[in-house]
Amino acid sequence: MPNILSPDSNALDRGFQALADATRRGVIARLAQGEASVADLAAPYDMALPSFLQHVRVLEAAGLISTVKTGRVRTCWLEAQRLAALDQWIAGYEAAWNTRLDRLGQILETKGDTQ
Amino acid sequence: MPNILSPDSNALDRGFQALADATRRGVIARLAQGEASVADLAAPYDMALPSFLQHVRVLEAAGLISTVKTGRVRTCWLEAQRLAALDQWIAGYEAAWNTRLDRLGQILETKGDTQ
DNA sequence: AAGAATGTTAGGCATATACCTAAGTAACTC
DNA sequence: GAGTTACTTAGGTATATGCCTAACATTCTT
Repeated sequence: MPNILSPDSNALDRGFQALADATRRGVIARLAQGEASVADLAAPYDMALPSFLQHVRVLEAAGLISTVKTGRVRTCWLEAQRLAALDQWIAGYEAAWNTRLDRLGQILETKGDTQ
Repeated sequence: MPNILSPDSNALDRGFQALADATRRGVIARLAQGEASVADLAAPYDMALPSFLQHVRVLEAAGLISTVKTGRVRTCWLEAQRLAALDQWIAGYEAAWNTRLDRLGQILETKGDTQ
């Protein structure tokens, strides 16, 4: 039973997939500074707007950003908790591995003492 | 000039792309427990071995794992530092966003004081 | 040496991704 | 109300991804 704290496999798929593109990472970097319109976000990129919009949609489908359209402008902002969920997935295995290395370190140290 | 500590864009592309698949995340989870052969890693999956091997190669190309073939067995292990690099990319923007929120919180608080 | 175990290569198929241009639609601005 | 702005939809192309089967190579076991 997946919930907001432990994303299901599809959420991780979409989240990491969304981060696997420089344009989309750029958007995230920009939104970390504060909300922005689609046009603002698109400005730095030499890309047709429909192509850019697709990136915005991928980010939104992944839950990494949210958007609202007001008048003719669509405003976008970061959903940091989803970013945090991805972060935590990675950190969990990093931690497991480091714990293993620590334990290995201890074993080697102990053996060293007895030599 | 990209280096091992600050992965270039392609490294991030490949890294996050590699994590965007449940099978590959499963491999990472398994390798966090310790090294394993390709056959060991493949065992839980209902997938033809060549298909599975491709996942192993994607992980290796992303630098998330390393492998060595000894006799007829290819042994795989986790490269935690690459995992850490991805972790840190995310954590950086999460932090930027949270700092912003903190500042916003302070502003709201300050305004509250003067009301 | 024969057979089993462990990959690996080659080739093919279906779907997804990343881009494009052209042609809308809706909301401001004058 | 005519033009401009800010998206949006539709449709198309090229490449990448994830899977498969069949066949091959190498190494270990007996």
